[in-house]
Amino acid sequence: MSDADTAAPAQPQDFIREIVAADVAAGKNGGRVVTRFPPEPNGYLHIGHAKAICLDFGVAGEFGGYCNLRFDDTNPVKEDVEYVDSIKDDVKWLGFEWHEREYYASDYYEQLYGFAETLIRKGLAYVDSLSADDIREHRGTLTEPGKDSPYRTRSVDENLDLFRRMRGGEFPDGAHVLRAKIDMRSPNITLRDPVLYRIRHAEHHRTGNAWCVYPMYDFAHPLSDAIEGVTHSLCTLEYVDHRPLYDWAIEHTRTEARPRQYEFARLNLNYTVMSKRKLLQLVEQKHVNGWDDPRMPTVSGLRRRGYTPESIRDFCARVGVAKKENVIDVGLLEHCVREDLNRRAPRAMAVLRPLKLVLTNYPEGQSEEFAVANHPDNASLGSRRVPFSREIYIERDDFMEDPPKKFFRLAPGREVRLRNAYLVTCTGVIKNAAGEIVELRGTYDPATRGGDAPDGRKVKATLHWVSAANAIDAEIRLYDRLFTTEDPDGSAAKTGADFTSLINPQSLEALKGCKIEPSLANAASGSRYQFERQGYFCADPDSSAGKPVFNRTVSLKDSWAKAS
RNA sequence: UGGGGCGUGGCCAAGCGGUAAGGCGCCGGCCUUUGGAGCCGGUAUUCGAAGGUUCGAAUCCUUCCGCCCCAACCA
Repeated sequence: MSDADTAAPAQPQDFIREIVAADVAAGKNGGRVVTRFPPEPNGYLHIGHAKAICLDFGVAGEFGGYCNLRFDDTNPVKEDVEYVDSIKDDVKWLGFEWHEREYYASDYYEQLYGFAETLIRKGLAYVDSLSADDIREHRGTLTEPGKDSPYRTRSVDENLDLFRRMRGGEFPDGAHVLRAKIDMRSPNITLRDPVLYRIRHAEHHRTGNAWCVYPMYDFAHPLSDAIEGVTHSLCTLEYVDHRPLYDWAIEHTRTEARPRQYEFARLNLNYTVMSKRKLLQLVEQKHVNGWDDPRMPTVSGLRRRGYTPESIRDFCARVGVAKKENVIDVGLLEHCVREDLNRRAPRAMAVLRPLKLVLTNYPEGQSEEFAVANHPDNASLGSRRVPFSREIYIERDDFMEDPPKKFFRLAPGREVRLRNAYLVTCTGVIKNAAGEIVELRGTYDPATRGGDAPDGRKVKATLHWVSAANAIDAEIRLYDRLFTTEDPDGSAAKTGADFTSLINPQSLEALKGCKIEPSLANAASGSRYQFERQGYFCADPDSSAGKPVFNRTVSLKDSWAKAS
């Protein structure tokens, strides 16, 4: 086998990595690779950001470069330190390190301001005193060219004077704006004299009241990249039209650094929404319990739900990087956690909807313990003691009085296995006055201790169970997709309804009085388990001493549920 | 009726002129003290459409069709 054969990349190749590899091979930027992840601190990170993070940090890492964490904090009225803190937590949790490379566009305000004056001196920027409405009107439309502002021909001196006075706080919000002088008739609307600076008498979360003029994204972003020596500035497709402006800003202010912008398609997931505006609305209108509600597609929501950073990174790798608009099936995300947790999560038993089974031939007052492996395929996860006694809880769904042909579980007269315990046979069904099943009677076969029948007899089902005398009560929260429709954005737009009307009323079902095995009594918040035959669960921070709360991350695949 | 991006199986996605990778899903089978996991096999005569170039086209050319983005002093 040649070296090339063994050097298969763990990370799939994509057009971005191809470009970077070619640049490195050609010796561009001295072979250096610097990327950046540039969130605006105006909301929490979501799974779409995770894709960008994996790309930005991934590419940098693979080529021996750096990825800067840069907060694009140029709009003080929308931003907040709460968001910068959460963003840092989330990036770290996802497993990425920016070391000391934590930057803020606001750190560059002075330099950026200087670049703006440079532009003015070159006659490439001017102060416009049109109102916002008038600017919009002068901009033209998609099919009609724009018109020059009457202020477009102001002299350099007048522009400089006005701009300095803007900075000095002489004017109210909206009185003037600094604009690039490019081309009001450009077919690319982005180039119709874009606004570079606006007046905002607002307190900034980092610079306080030091400034009252703030740069726009199209000005701050390319120049921040240049200042930091970024080589490859990766962003999403909606910025393709902005690339000429990105290049323009750098060409006319800086010449040393020459970052290039490349665009890829953002991640979309079905059965959820991804826009920050909509996620904010869900939080503010209390449709969910905060940004980290386990139903949210936010990184913090997925974390609380029980997703692992590994599974999210794996998901991002599998989804790929391309330029085609895409809608990824949330089933792939679920597959990724299942695969990860199947390998790592210790097993335990929990009964979600308990039904008592009394083993009439098991001596009253007697009890015993079984040593049970914590993982069927990984002995290094150890084992634990699980108590057993005369009365146990089984899952209500695991019993049917009149079972259909393909139902293999417990039924009157039928023998099944209690996992790691005994073979038991149902001998009686006890109902209340309303005819509802309230309890089962059965017998166990003492010769089958551990769950094996010495005579080789087979049973068609194995049930999970919890000893009634030792069971701990728990709350278990089951989650379903947040929306009833695959494309809440599109469906809502079509009918004119608000997307919140499509929220799945069953997206959260909190089960109280679940019975869990005693080893789970003090599960640490954030610890993950597979509850056998049911799914993966994660202890929620709402847990308190003796009152555990679990979130279902994802159910196990269930071919019986699918068939029935 | 302007400019830009994109069209490969249900969802993603390789492919870069030599005769359709892979993953998810789905369908079978084996195995199983989780109807889980694991293992094995199947799942596009065809690449938005139509022409053209070529011995040969998903890949090149032409035209057409469809979807998405852009008219914030948001990012």
